[in-house]
Amino acid sequence: MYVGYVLDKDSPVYPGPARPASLGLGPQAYGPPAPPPAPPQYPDFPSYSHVEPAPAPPTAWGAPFPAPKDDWAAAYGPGPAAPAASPASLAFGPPPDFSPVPAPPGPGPGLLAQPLGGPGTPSSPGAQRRTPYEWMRRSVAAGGGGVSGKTRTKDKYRVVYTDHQRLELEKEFHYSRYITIRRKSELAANLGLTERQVKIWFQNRRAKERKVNKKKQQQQQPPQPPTAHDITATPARPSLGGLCPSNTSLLATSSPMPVKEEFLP
DNA sequence: TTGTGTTTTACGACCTCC
DNA sequence: GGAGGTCGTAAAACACAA
Repeated sequence: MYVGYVLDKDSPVYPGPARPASLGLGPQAYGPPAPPPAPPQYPDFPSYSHVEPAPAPPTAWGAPFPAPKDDWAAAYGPGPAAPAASPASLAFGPPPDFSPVPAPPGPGPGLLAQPLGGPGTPSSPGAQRRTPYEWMRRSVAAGGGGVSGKTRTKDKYRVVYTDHQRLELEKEFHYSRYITIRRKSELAANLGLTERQVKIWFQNRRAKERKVNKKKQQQQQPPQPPTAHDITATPARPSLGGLCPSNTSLLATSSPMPVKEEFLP
């Protein structure tokens, strides 16, 4: 929500291509190539400050995140082992299948040139609203008894992603509406989420975007009976191999975001 | 505070593609 | 058959007005 709030704002939070060719999601790398002590790049997102936070706990992403849901059955308790994200994997170099987007003039390192965001530093409005790790406590507590996490079919309904997780997901989404398997794995590992969670997040995010676009369309046009054009806005079969026709419509509408070549028609 | 509306996770049903 | 897509929906989390 809050990340979306930032990204949905008219002001180009991510000027130019949302993502340089070199893929890295480090907050610092996002936006124009800014000299080191740059002003906050998220003016509307105060606590997602550019300023690097206090030293992170050594467990990087491990501790603050709930157990990957795939593991919930067993894990709610100690929480996940830190995602197997070696520094190397965190480096997040551009995957081989990841180059089509023309790099904006100049951005330096990839967006994830460094381990995802001051690990364990929930820098976001959420962090303002409550203590940085409160979301975690709440999530755990929500399990009633606070011992084991639960899924909807069990006891726990849902977790609330940290603002940083959402921000990184949003970045990825702005780069491409459809995430590749490879990127999904990387993102999941680096955000302490499961691939399933990442996949579902993208599904929900696309749904949200469709909803927003629909709303916009309705506002722009006087009430009219739905046309075939409206329907085509949603791809019947945007399979990974099918290269997402919706990307073209998205591009045609309002999205300034570059779309991977592999997704273009 | 509380009531209400919106947003965010998560799932199931169903479909298509490989 | 499995994976991933949309669509619809549930319910927690949240924002905000009264």
